[in-house]
Amino acid sequence: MLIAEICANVQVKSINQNFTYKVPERLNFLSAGWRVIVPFGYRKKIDGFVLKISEVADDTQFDFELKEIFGAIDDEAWFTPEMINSARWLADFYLCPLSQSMSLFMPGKVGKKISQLSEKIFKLPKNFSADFISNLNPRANMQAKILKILFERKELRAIDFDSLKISKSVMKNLIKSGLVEVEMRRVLRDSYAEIKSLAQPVTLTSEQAAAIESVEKILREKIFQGFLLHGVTGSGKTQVYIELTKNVRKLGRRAVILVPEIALTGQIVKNFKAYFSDVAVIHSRLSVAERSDIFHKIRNGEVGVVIGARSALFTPIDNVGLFVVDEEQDFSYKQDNAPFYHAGIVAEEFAKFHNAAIIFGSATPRLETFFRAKTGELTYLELPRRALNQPLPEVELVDMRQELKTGNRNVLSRALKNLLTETVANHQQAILLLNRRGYHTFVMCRLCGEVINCPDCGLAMTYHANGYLKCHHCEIEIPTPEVCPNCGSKYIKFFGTGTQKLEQTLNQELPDAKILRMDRDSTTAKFGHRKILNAFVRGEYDILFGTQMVAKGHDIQNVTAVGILSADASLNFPDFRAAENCFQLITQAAGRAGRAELQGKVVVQSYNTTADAIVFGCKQDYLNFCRREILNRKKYFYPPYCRLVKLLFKSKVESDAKNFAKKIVVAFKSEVIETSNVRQEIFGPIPAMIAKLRDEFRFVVLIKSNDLAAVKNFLRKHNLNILPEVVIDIDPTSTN
DNA sequence: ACTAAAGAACTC
DNA sequence: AGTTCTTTAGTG
Repeated sequence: MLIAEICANVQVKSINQNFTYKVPERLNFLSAGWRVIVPFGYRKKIDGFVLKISEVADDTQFDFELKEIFGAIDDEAWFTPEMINSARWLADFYLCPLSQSMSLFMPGKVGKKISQLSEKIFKLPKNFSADFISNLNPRANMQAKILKILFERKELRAIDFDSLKISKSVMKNLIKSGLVEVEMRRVLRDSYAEIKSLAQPVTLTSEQAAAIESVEKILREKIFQGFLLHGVTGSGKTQVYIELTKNVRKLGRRAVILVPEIALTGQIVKNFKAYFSDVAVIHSRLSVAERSDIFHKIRNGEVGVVIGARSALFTPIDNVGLFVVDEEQDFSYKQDNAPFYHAGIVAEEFAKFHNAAIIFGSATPRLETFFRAKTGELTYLELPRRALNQPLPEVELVDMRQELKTGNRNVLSRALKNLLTETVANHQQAILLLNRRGYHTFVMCRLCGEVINCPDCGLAMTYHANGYLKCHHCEIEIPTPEVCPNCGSKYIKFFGTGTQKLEQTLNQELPDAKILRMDRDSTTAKFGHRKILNAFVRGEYDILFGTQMVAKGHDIQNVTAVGILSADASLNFPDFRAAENCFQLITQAAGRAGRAELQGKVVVQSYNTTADAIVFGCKQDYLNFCRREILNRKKYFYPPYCRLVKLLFKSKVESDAKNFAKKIVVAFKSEVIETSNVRQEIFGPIPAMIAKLRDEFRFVVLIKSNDLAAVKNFLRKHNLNILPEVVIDIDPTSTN
């Protein structure tokens, strides 16, 4: 008899095991990768994934009674063996249930047959002539109507029926009498079909050529190797990806190109479509149907290049020779819900499976990535010049304390206002970035720039609704001061201005400029981003402003001015990555200015004018920033000198969560730290940044370690991976 | 001694 | 998750 090992697709952490079912005779075609419906528990039907089919003599070897698989969901195996292996690795690495990692490879909801691959097309037969209609029974009005429509339109689809008031049963009769023919046609929905562009002839710089050659060598050998492509904005990284993709296609292999988020797919898709006809685009906002169509194309080998956000990793693609992680510093590569995977890490592992090359591209790589390149773990490739040899934009740092002292209380400094006025007058465009990170959560003196920091640990204190300031590391609580403890000024306030208020100010100060806002509210629609950007690119607006998302990789030729408001807001975020995030923000935003032949100008407004992140950010001096910041990381034992594992303990009863967390900390100290000679530390429990959510208290424990395997063993031993009240985040992006 | 409620265990 | 089995608390 045949039995199947099945991963039960119930999204419950505590079920961390596979189940065995009998395969009935009628389903003997099943193999690993099929999705099936199985009985589970007390008369429940769930869907499951077949992991393995095997033959056994009888079921006496089992000490439980085997149930039978009810049926198959799709018409073919959904998961390829490679997908199953990848999911297994991911579940093991991120300590999540297999069902959760396998679900990453699924386009939609459980239990439903995924794709409607083809649809009925209704047509007139070849020998049809118009007088057939007059030969109809005179009472057959509806039939006549349909035939007339068909005569005009040549063909009809079932989705047109409603709008044309066509009844299904009338159509059925027409088919029965042979007056209408049905043809099955595959429907492939492709939102990006309309994007077409022509390849422009390019001359590669010597650095580009050298980088390409270095990777090509690995591509030919078909071995795994990671690269860091470190190129300033505008240095032509995309062209390097394209040349390498050409190469890998010539070798008969495929390429997977990851971009941080959908806002960025448009540009790169356009670039790639100019060179490749078999590009598929994947991101999380595709409909289930669109995505499953793309999966089918990929499975059939019709796709040579997959471009997309995180989720583009989880397709049935095989024989991949090249992975690209573009803008690798972008933190949207980290999924912010379980299983908290980082697309860069996953891509690198998949590259190992495929014996492929992987390229991490960035103008300002993550410190960790840069460190790996410097230690030789990744091959370092540099593009130090802009491809068209434009100079980098000129950056002016405005000290907002001085602005206030000299009588300007506006959120716009005089320098920025002048820049904007000038830009609009010259019919050029500007981008304004409102830094919202850490918004309203810390308190600062507008006169002297003093930030209220924790007296114990020095991290910025966080404002709470009860009027108190709290340190999230030490649990110290103080009342919010009325005047600045440093200079006594009363200009002490929660920091920042909202997008709406900024919009008002801009309208007041620059009444002639056409202003466009881009933030979460205005971009929720499927192509909201693109619509907004397109309007801006077409020149319908003078100034585009918004939060982080305006800073990311849009290549808009006419933008010559960039303003960053409150550049130091992210600096005061209580996190070890605060400086890096601040630096990234300034350099990324500045990189938006002056990409074509026009010289760019940037104004950075900040209350803090001496921090490394601000100073080096304004100079666009990545190397020196890294040199300084890496010392901090070493001193305080943070990545890249250790790996982080963040544990979140939740409970409706505050003391339960806290006490359990304390118990785990004690156990970790005695079971792991004291038995190892590798440096490892554990901190907490401390109240989480969001200390209470939906009636649950939340506490964070942070582990710093250079022995991730030992940490994971410990977590498994204490069942932290299957307890619903514990959330494990490997390599978290923040520590709270 | 019995019942109700809370907690733990199990799902092939 | 949803159900059942097990333990504990509550009652006169």
